[in-house]
Amino acid sequence: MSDTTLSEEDVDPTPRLGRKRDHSRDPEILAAALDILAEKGYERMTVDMVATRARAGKATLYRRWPSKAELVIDAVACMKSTHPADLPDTGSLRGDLVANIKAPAVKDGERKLRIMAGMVSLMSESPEFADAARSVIVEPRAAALRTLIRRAIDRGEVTPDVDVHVLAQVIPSMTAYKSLMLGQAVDREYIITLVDEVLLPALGLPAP
Amino acid sequence: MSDTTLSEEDVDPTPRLGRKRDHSRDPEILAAALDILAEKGYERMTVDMVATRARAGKATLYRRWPSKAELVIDAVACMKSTHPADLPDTGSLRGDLVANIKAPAVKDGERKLRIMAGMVSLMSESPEFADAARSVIVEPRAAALRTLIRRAIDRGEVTPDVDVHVLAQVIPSMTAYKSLMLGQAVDREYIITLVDEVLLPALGLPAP
DNA sequence: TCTATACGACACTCGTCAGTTCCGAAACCA
DNA sequence: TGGTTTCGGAACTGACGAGTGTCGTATAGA
Repeated sequence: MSDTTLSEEDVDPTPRLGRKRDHSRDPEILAAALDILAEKGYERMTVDMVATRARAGKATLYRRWPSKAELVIDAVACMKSTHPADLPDTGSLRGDLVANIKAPAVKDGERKLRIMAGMVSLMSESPEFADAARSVIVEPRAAALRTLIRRAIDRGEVTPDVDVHVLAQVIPSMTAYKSLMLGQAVDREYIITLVDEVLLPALGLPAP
Repeated sequence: MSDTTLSEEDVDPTPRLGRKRDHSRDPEILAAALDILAEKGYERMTVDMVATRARAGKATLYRRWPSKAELVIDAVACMKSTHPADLPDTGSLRGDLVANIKAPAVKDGERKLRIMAGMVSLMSESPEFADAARSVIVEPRAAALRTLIRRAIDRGEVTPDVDVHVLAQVIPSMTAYKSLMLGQAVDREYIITLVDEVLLPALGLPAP
């Protein structure tokens, strides 16, 4: 799904004529779309805004994506998902959780939350938007936290009785709540509070 | 703020002439606005939809509220807030938390979440929408949970060391996350899971 | 009864935005 | 070099929605 923009080329039998499409512009356009989506929301974002921010013509966008909806879905689907394999391994769960909070990751997380916010009302009506957002923004983060907790269980640090699936949602849901519902910034310090006051105690570990 | 619709009458010095405005229609119109807001979101909701659903003319709406934005803000502000004083008191925190999950309250909570969802992208740009939504939907629920936890502390059931403010957000944020981000229904059973697997353990109480 | 207003219903204006088309310039290929 | 396509830019079309005005009817006070 992430190579939608290339698929027609692969299938196309005719070795096209004339000037070639400059696919190096795709990422800039998609990034511009995500920027505007994050700051305005889907409905208040206009295709003209995206074209202007990407320093492209609107016709260029419509030559590549058939509609605003497809452009946004592609932009979300092509987002680099959060660090697939570079999970920390410090030997303790708290160490892993804290090491997982890097300054750029927090800023990046806040941006992804804003992008989600811009799509929330659409997601309940359109499964395509919902799937794109969930598989790229929501799921990777939850998967990372599940892995860290499972490692702690394997290590014997945490009892296997805990509900990994639910507890892995504590940090993502509470940061989303603070940012979207309360309108407050989520910083490193707040996430550490969540780790020490909520997640670790809920796992039966003592707060430091 | 909730009596915005009446204020001009109070101040108006002239004892108006002609047919009187039928204020008994206000609640129906505001309820229709909330319904459409919940199912479509602010941007996709049209004033015509609200008028039609309320079986009213569009002019009637504009005679009462100067704009779509003010209509929605008033609709949200006039929502009945969740049970102000009828908090349960069963003697144990778990008993209180479980007793607090009544079937209508869960359904009502889901609707309020949908209403929030319809305004999330606006809230970051317009403090008026944000304040209305937070003071009526978000804050009362958090306040109720803070009260239940503080009672448990006073009772000696829970240590006073806990971060009441943060822990009172566990249930609201995780139900909002499940509903809005994951697109899954929130039922009584799930809330009990949150109580037993997250909140009570985080407060240092044993899961039953 | 007379006048003024509210009512629902509908037509209307006006701005905005998705999507299309055209332009001159540039780039690719035969 | 000439035909074909892309580019950014801008004008254009068509639909839709916020807000207004009008019409016939209903209801209030004078």
